[in-house]
Amino acid sequence: METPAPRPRRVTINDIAAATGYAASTVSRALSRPGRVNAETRDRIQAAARELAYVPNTQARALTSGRTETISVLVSDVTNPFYFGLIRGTQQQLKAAGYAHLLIDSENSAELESHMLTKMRQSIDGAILAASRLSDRALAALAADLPLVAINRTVRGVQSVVIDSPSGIAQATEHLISLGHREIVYLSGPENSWANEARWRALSAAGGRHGLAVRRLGPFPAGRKSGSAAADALLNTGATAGIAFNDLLAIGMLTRLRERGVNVPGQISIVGCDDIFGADFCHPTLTTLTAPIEQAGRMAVSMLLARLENPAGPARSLVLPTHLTVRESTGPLPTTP
Amino acid sequence: METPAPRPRRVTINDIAAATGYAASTVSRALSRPGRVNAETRDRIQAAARELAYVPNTQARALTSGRTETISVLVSDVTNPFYFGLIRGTQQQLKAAGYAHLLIDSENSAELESHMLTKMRQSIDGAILAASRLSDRALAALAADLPLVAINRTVRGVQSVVIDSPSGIAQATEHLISLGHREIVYLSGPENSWANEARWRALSAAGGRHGLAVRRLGPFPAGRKSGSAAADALLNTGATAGIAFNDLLAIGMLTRLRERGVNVPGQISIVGCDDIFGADFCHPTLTTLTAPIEQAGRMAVSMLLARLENPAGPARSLVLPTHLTVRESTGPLPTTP
DNA sequence: CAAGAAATGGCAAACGGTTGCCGCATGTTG
DNA sequence: CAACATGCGGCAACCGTTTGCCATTTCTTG
Repeated sequence: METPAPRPRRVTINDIAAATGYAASTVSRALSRPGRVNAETRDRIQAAARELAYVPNTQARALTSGRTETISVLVSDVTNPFYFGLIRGTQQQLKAAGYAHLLIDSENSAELESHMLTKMRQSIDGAILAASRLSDRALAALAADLPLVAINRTVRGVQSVVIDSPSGIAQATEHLISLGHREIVYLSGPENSWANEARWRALSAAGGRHGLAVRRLGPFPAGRKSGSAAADALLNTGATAGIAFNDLLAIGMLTRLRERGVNVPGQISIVGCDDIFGADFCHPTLTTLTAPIEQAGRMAVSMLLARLENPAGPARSLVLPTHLTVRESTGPLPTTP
Repeated sequence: METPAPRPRRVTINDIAAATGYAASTVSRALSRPGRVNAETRDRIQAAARELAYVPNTQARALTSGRTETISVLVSDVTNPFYFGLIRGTQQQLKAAGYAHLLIDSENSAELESHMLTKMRQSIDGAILAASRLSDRALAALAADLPLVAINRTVRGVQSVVIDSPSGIAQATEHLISLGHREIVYLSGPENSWANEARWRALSAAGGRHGLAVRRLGPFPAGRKSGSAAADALLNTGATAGIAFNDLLAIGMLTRLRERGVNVPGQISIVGCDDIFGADFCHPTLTTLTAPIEQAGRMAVSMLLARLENPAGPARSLVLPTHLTVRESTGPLPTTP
């Protein structure tokens, strides 16, 4: 009977040490801080490492050095297409820097979020928190212990990358006004979402500046399914234009409006937020705030890695511009007969 | 001047040992194999662990035990929405089992794929390979060293979960035949994709059975952008129906056909594969093969974890059914005047 | 009641690197 | 040429846990 294959011994620095005649510590140095040893030594050791197909053991390295070369990216819901771009951006940038990418879904729960984070604390060098559900205090406390970048969330002392919704919302409002709309409804997303509040505030402000009526409906869960309820509620108000918390909700609304035989933009105009995958091929195609989300992911990684190299550095905060992308879902005010 | 905060000491089993008066080894046992110690001892130690907010260090654990409680999921392109469902499925199931989810993008490159895998080998307990670009030989060799589950790929000796495209393609073919189509074109995806070959073979076979003309165009990169070229090529053949390698390509084709003023399904019918996010709200909505991809992700995780518990177990292979979801993009053969 | 089995806890050696410190050999400077 | 700095390699401790082995105590069992 065969033995059940005892975990195969992998090549270690000791094997390289034995092969080259140097001490293990010298091998370690030659590999991880080449400047510390003689050039010839370095070459010999590196050659042997290649020869033996040596792969450093990250766990062992992390144990003493404390660095794991792993960053976790937390999203509130992996299935939300908004995060696709973000994940793509972080993935790209992390891979380029040789870091591993640990994906965590916090399921919209603050408890789960902080639980996962404490559990993983020792396995990661830093984290990128997209749409964190944590309170400001909790977030600040966490940031003191773990290098962090928050996406779409600003808290004192916590690095962040935020997308400039206020400016985008203002553009959208002006666009609607220019089309003749005088009453705009905001279809609210989850109440514990920071971005949701920011968008509503921006709309109120823009409405105030232009002296028009703005209202808020909801909250609605940020999914396509909630679109039906949102659409029905919007129709019920008699308003001629709606700005949805995000594209998912907006697309759900479009579907519902089509079902009910309501003409978009003939009878009502709809604006989304984020410009996710699908916004350009839904029907009608969606006017939306285009967020440079992939870039946000890349920037977040850069800021995080910069912080890791220089922990004393300043807590930077970056604001990325949005712009309105006008498509088919917005049009002139219907002429009342 | 403040000291730059030397890495904060975290609570270890030694702290618990000191606090309770037991030896570290006993603490370790009480925590990780509670049956091995006296009930009272276990309770005291676990209470102390809770008290001190002890969090086990996974790196240290991995070093001796060899198990990291981490599974990596490799996809060929994170931005492909096909993977969203898969990632969701694996994420759910892994979290439930207490495993970490390491996401890797192989960028459609076999080299990168195997490079990442060898680099990570010691940091993971197993891997799920979606759309692997590795050769059969390389894959089998890898599987001998690392517990593996391949998605949409069958190789002798490698566990797998595949989606039953042949049956789905057959359904799609019969659907098109029932609508009167006599000539079907396959819009091919990347040549190094196993699923692409499987789909084409299935279509050839189905075509043969029903005595109709099938042709193949391409290969086209599996993205929406390639849809234009694919649509133009399809129109050029004069065929009345096309089955696209995947929904991304199909949606791209719909966009192009609309641009060119071609009526779908009035003049031409389009079928996609996978039923990704967007297939139900593009215009026209897409008839497609609905793949239980999220379930595939969950099953893959289950199979992998089962294998980890019992490495000697058989290399199982699972086939998941597909079904045709008929929407607006397919219709009766246009009546030639 | 003796002998063997089972339960329980401790010791110490790993696991695979990193790093502070030391010593030797060489190079630099006045 | 003495005094000192610098370059380079080795020793050994350490990171936090797991685990094989052993000693003790407590049960079983004939």
